[in-house]
Amino acid sequence: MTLVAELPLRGAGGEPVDFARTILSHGVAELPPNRVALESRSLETTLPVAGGARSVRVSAAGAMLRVELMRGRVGARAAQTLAATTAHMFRLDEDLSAFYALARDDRALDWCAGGAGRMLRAPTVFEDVAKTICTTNTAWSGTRKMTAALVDNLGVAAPGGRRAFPSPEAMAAADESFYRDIVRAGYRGPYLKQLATAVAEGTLDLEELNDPELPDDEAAARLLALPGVGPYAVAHVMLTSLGRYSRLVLDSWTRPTYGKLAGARGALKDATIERRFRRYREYAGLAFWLYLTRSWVDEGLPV
DNA sequence: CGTCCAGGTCTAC
DNA sequence: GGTAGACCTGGACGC
Repeated sequence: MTLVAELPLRGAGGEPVDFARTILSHGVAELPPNRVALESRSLETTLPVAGGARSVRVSAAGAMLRVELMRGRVGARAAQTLAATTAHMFRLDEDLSAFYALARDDRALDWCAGGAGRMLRAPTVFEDVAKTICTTNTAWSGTRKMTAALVDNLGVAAPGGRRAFPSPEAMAAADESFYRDIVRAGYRGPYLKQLATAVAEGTLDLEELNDPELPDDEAAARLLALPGVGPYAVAHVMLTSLGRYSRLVLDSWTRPTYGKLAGARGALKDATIERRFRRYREYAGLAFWLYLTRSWVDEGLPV
């Protein structure tokens, strides 16, 4: 395994980054082509490079984020691409120190300041939106099957045989029967194909949703206009992919999970839950998510 | 074997 | 603007 890059494991404000908490930051982070290996404390994934793809293992080595090539070779240019893509996925350009300043005053979330809250994102917004559509109105096993089928059948193969997430062009070129019979996406099939087609044709630019100049409300409106994307999916993409943390992800998992953790007797209204996180302002959705997922990573894991 | 529903969304009132 | 019903799929249940 050859070393591709080592990147400082720090946020843009110098704040710490908890590696394990980042690779397990949300469910979509562990969908193909990603593989989370918590026992070896690493994330394996397959990323596109010019003219192909490469599989890499990402791990924490002291204060650095280590990116290693699993198979094959890379030139300097592809190595640079892999390093940049990894840094993007780990959101190393993000400054979470303002959120940590708020969390330190909250006994329920003061633990976050140790480096939690960095949501692992896909190399593209397109990939995160497509995967999020695959989470709607289905069990998690269904989400896994749909995304695995997309990757296995349409993704570019890397040395070693693993595949990257398919390009919009590849997904646009697949016909309806592929989504129906191979992906088993059901009524989501047309949504996925329409999304991919619009991106491939250039009539839709999802990547510009990362533009910090674009207001949250505008990003939300554009997402909501996409086929198969409703209020849940908007909040989910904004939280996990766009670094826009104001909206709470309210769905059939988060609602009851919050109720249990908060010791509520019956079902709580969404507005009630939202009110309880209002003090976090633009970080309300992130605070809510971290409150729910605190138990996802054992706190005693060795560094 | 029928019903329900899972990290919802869309359409039609 | 708010709310029923339909909607693919495939496990988990109850009968």
